[in-house]
Amino acid sequence: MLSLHQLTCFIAAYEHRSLTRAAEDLGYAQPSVSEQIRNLEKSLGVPLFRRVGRGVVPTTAADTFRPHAEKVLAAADEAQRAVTSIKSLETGTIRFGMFGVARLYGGAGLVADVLERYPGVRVELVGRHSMDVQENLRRGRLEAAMIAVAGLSSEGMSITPIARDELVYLSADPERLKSPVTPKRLAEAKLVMPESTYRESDSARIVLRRMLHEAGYNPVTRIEVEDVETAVELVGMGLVDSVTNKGVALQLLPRLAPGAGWVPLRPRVYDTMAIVHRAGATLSPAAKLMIELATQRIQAIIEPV
Amino acid sequence: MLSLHQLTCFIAAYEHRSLTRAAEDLGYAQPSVSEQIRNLEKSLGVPLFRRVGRGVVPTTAADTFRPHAEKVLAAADEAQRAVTSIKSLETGTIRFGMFGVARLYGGAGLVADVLERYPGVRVELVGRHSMDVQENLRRGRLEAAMIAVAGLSSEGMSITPIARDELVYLSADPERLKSPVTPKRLAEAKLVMPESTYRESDSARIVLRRMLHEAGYNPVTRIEVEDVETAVELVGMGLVDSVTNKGVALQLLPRLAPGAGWVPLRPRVYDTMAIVHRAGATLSPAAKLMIELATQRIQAIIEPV
DNA sequence: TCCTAGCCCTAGGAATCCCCTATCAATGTG
DNA sequence: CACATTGATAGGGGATTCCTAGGGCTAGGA
Repeated sequence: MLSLHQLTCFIAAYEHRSLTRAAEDLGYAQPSVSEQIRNLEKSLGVPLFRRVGRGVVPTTAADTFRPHAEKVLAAADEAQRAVTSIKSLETGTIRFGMFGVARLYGGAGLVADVLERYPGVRVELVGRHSMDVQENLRRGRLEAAMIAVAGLSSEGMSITPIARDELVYLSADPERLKSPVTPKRLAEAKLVMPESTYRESDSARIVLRRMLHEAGYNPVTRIEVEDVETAVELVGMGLVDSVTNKGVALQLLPRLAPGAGWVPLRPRVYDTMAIVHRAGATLSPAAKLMIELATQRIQAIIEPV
Repeated sequence: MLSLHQLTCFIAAYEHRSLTRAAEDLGYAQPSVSEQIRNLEKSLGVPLFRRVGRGVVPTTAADTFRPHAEKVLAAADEAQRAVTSIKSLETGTIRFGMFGVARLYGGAGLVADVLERYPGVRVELVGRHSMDVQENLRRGRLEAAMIAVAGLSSEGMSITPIARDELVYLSADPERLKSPVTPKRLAEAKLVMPESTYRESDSARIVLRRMLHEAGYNPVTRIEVEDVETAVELVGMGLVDSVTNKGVALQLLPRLAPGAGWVPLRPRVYDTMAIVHRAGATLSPAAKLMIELATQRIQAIIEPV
């Protein structure tokens, strides 16, 4: 069986034209190098050196083998270097889970932060939705993530809340923005809600549903759309109202629905953002970095907890 | 310490996303692969897989490591392939020792023979003179050679005579070619002799000197030149006579000294060509091939045994 | 909610490998 | 011809590698 160690010994012996000096060079005893060379010759089926009185002389087989051996060792060296550099975040890929609208909370800025500190890395922000991310976490495809945690099954997971995002009522009708929206009004409103794919497990919807239930109402949604942007645009057209995270409202209303505004709910309702990873896992430096930066970003935009 | 075996296990585990299946694939028990991966992770200082319930999931470190690992394995494979191909003479260098004037005995044809049968190989015919070659043999830089063996110290060497080349007298004077040349005439002749650098150890000169000594004469050489060609040209000019191998005479006289001819000596004197290599050495396929082909060539031109 | 199957880990023992020291044989040198 | 140098060999200690057996955890289904 070919081994890197044999190649190292071979190269040293080839260069020194002496097993004794090769052994000195490598810090071994001479018989050890001798044995490695012998094993190498056996595994290749070709003699590599002619043992000749004083020293050894490479055969033509050794001549042709040498550049290949050096290439193998160089590649091995490079492989190690590549990995140890990833350890210090000089290169490699940082993969971090985030819910979909996190981009509105500075996802791009987060990537910029990472690239500023570690220009060599690749960054992947994974996940279209918190549920999506949660699934990836559970399967181990993601090491850590920042997601909205309402409705999240916490078993086996370490959940660290870092911020809370208030849910607010969006409308293009100034009349409906004069006072906080009660459950009664909410239940009667024509609403557009985003994240239609995840309607049952969407974190914002869960807390909203909970709030309505406590007041004795059932949520009724007129329109389901996939994108928050689409929902906000619809609000801007005055066709429907919506409920969404305050952070989202602040970001999108001016751009997509200039005439519309928002008002709190009564009682106020909050969605919780948290750092989540498998319980008991030791986090990689990359994950720790992302957690730190994402936390900073989020807490700068929405209300810390 | 990094090892190829670890890399093999890593690649299998990475591809199967399972240590168990990797082990099956490689024909090992699962704990063995597990251990290899663990050692690899330890030696790299980075976890490569997250052990997650069902199966394993590569970390980003593993993602970056994988292409490098594959490169190392590919290079190792290529190295082995290169050597096994030289074993079967598909490639590599064949180095063979020959005395200088062997080119007149079909050195070029010999190379052509080799290339015809093994188009991929490099061929080196080494040696300006038999003594030169003998030295290279002794130092182990040559594995085998075909040389003229008079004066060759045989200790530690295996010598297999394959042909004998008669020494003949060369002259441009027809008078001197009428009868075989006796030692007396030889001692009185004005002679040009080639191989001036090796004058003491040249095989032809040694047998000639021996023959003269037995008849009670001492050899006297008027002119020393390096090349046989030069010597023959001088003969062609009628300035001096010479003694050389019959094979050489047959080759060169028509071309370089059209008016000159040759005549045997009396008694006849022979130089011996032999295959020489270190005693007890096992010859490589390349060396065996060269011995076979060179023997055929020589025996087709000069007298076998 | 519990059970089962799948998968990885640990434990412990046998075989092998690796490296050492000590010594021998061969070779080149003064 | 004695001496020094070099590679090969022998033998032993320690590490590595492989195996089997068994335990724990997870995923998925009854």
